[in-house]
Amino acid sequence: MTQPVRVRFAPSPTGMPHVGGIRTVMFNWLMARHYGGVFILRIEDTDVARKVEGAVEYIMEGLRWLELDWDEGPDKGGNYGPYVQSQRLHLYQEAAERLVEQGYAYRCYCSPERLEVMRAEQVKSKLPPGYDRHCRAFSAKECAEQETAGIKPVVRFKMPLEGEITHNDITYGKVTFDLRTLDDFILLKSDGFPTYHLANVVDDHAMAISHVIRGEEWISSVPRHLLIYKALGYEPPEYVHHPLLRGTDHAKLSKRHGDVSILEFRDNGYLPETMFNFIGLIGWSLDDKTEILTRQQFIDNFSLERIGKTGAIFDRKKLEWMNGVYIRALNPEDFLQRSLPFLEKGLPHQVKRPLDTDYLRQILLLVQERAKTLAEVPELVSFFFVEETAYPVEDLIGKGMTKESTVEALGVSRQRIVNLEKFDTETLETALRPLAEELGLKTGQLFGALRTATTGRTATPPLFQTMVALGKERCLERIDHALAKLA
RNA sequence: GUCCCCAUCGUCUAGAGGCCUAGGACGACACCCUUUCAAGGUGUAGACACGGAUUCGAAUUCCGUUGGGGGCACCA
Repeated sequence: MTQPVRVRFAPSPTGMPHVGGIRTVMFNWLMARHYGGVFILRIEDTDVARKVEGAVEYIMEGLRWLELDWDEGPDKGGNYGPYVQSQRLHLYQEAAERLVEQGYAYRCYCSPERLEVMRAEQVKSKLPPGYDRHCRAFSAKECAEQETAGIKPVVRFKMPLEGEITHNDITYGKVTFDLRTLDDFILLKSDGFPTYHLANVVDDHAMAISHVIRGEEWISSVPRHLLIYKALGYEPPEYVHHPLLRGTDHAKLSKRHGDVSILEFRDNGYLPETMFNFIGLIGWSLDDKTEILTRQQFIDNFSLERIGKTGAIFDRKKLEWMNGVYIRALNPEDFLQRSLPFLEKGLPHQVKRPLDTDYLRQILLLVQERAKTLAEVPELVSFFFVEETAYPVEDLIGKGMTKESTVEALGVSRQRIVNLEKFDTETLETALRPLAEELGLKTGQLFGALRTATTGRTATPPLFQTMVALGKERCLERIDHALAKLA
């Protein structure tokens, strides 16, 4: 690497930060951190119509959540600012002006209506769509006429009529384009705002970007960008494209694929370390077996050359598994702290707030290894807080059991429990395990009935630990309730 | 339609001519552990899209076919 690494993420503030974009960020961020370079956040708000209020904040929030920190950006400043394109309009206008003067670009007065008609005809006669260069050869006089008619022109790039251009991509290798297939695209819109193509080139040069790492959807724009660089007399950066993230239908991942915003994953109880690990492993791998990597391992081992070239589907099942891995690895206190917001929100309203963290500390131990997301923690523990009496009676009567044998089992168990001096797992164990044999039941049958009676559920953490956490009184009450239910 | 890209188990991937009777992970299934659910353990099924060519030898190179994706806006 001869020049300092300076990379950027340049989103347009048109919505929520989604996982595809985050993956682009990760490649850029990792590149910067691996080489000790600079990671820049730049806002490309050149489309006034599509701009969404608050989008910049959401993007930043997503990046901060994943600890993908930037060294220069709108909120941070830096020596190459401002980092918001709408604040740099004069730069693009000057560049466009220069290109027109030097004959690399021209003003176009075609109306949107004319362009639409033109396109419709091209489609009808099965011609490749593209601007027909109507205004390309206008004389100064013709231009002046249009101007006096009050028409606001756009500036178009004067595409060479023939020749080819080759781009050497780090992930895709040599890609060659025939210039005859490219049209005179717009550099500057009639409202004075630049298009992506112009703004992107002007800023990447001005901000001394060394590597442009972006999605594959941009690869066919490379010749345009290269040509602008050439016309402007600038040296282009290294372009690196990565394959797209897809939905299960194999199409480019987008909003219609459901929860796709990184903030939604956060709200659905995924850990940031899971998302970092998981997204980092789509289209990039360390070796043939490592699945769980720390942030530092990603940084240490990152290399552009290991970016694959095939599109990848976002596999939610594997994500869920990985989140479980990270949840289990949390120390109990951390698990408590991270679960708390979900519990505050997800536990029934009748549960007293603020929540009793000491009690939580005790019961969370029982569910930590059972949770795949933090969002399911409230459901996992709710029976510790509310009496769940609505369960079906059949749940009390286990395999090979009858109503009578269940009533007996529960009745005798109740007796034994009442007489218990202490109420801990060992005591319960010694009191209840032998009881199964006495009653001629399998332990599973006895414990199953007790489980449903005390929790209202058929799947819970280990019975005795659960009962201890519930406390003797509540266990007895619930057994009584079950008995009443059976009567 | 046209240009560009891609092509290994259902999914994420390892593989850069012999190490491949193709490895790992998720998922699926079975069994073990076990009071249920998890977790854990063991195992099973499961892929080089197809056709040519190059080579002593091809998942790996080349060509074609097919399939998929992306671009072709006064959107990024």
